[in-house]
Amino acid sequence: MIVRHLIKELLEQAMEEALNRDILPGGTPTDIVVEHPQSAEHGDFATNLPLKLARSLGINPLEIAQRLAPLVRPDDAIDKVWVEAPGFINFSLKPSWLASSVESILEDDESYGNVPLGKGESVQVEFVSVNPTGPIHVGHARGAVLGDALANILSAADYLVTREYYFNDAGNQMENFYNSLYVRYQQAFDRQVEMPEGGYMGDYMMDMARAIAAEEGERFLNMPSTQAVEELGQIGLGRMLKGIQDNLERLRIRFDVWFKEHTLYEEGQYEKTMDALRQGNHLVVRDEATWFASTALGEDKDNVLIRGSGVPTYFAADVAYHYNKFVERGFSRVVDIWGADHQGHVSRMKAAVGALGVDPQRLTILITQIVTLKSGDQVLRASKRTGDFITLEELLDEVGTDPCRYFFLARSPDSQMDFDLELAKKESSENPVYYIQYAHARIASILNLAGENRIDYRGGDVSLLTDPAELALIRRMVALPELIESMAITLEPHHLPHYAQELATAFHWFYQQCRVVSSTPGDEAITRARLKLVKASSIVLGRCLRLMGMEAPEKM
RNA sequence: GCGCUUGUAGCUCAGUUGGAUAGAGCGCAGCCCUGCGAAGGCUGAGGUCGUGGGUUCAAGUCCCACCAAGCGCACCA
Repeated sequence: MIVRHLIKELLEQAMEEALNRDILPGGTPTDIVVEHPQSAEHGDFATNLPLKLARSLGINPLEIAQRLAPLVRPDDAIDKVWVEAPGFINFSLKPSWLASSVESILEDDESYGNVPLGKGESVQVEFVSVNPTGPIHVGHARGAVLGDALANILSAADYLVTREYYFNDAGNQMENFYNSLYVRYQQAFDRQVEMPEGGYMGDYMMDMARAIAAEEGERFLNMPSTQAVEELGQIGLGRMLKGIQDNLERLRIRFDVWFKEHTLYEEGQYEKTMDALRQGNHLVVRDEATWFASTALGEDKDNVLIRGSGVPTYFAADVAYHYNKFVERGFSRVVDIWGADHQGHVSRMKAAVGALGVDPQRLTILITQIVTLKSGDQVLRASKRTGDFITLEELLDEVGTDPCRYFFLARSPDSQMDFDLELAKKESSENPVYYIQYAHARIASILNLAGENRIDYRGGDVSLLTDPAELALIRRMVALPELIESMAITLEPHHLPHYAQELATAFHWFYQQCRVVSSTPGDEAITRARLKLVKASSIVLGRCLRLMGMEAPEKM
């Protein structure tokens, strides 16, 4: 059980008793908030309940606290309950309970930290979803890392998670891509043809065209251009997707579903969606186009779903896609992760989902803010069109997967971030990534030593763990389930890297203070107890690293 | 012009539902290994939390205005 919940329960019971025994008058019920005090002298947990009640009860908060505190019933986990001005009730954890939690961690092993929050509810996390018209760049990587970590956390919180990548294989930009590729292909055979207006000018297009030319020969030169564009396009699309998959694989990200826009039309989902909107009176025809009447739903303006030409817009496809997510596939919740350039689409997408009869609360759209790439003082602009960008691949070559994941993950997606390549490279030898992994390697090395010395610590007595450094380490470890729960609720994985760092600090401090494998006669018992603690640390730290998608090295 | 996001230490950033002395890493000044990995530990300096109002017993956190930065505001995706 999460200790915070336990304390909340104890307080609820105390309140009830206070009411029943007329120790406190009845008042307006307030939510009981249990928090972690900043300072250790205020205990492990604290509540401001008396301060909140003071007004409605008309009693001095300190007085309320003093009446309430004695009613908190004793518990194995709780050491002391005391009152402090101006009206806090503080709780400290019992050292013996902390020590015994080491056994629970060992017992839970890999599953330590899991919380029964989602109860098997199905959640789809859709992320990256870059159109396969160009390579993945740094900005996409941020959303990729966020989505993946979020999916890991939701799984740990007992949700049934599907990771999904959506890509538009229909539409203008793909046509443009196909045409650009055809031109580059012809140019590879020294034909004098011009790139189309607004074509994809990046070097990768030339590289790909040359590679296809080398593999497939000149057969596309000798067929009608529409056929050549079509066939060449499919080859190009396949190659782009492969490249994206390879890149993501290097970032250690795998998707359960690669969803193609195309299938929405083939399987009638698009038609069904439009019918549903029509039946709900959400469609209007104006200037030959069909609009989503979102103004009626409180939006700033209406949006075109079907152009005058009869061709559906990107928005129409996206609405159909969300119809597919909620209605066809029945996900109970959906999390979309979009880049900052899509932020203006959030409210209309939610409006559209609502118009389809789905509670918009079931859709969460997370926006990752822009990543500005810098090299020293120089700002590097990212633009797929001109081909002037830093790709994910280049980033991984420069800084490696783990630092890349850590840097993106440690920052709240709401704040735009500077990613200085120079700095990231320079810090590679001396940054939090290595600090945390170093702790893990240290742990492994201690456990190895114990193995070499043939120390069997299974019978170790954890009640011997009483040193402040030992208890501080355990305090950090028992906080993991609560953290996972809160991250799963707020959908904010960026707390995890910070927790991992605190945990590593606690371990390093313990290591400094307490000799684990001791050859001094008489130390056998404490050695065994501490080895249990070390093993538990390995479980918790390893869990954190895996949730972040980082390696948990035995050696460095 | 309207909307979304951001503004916290020299730099990069944390700061859950308002709480009791505002935190971390890097950088800077020092100290600690003839025993498990010094890629480590400890101590110190460094802050008008963009500005000004307001709500509250209590505001970095909530509300309003302003300033600054980024991103949106297409029958593009």
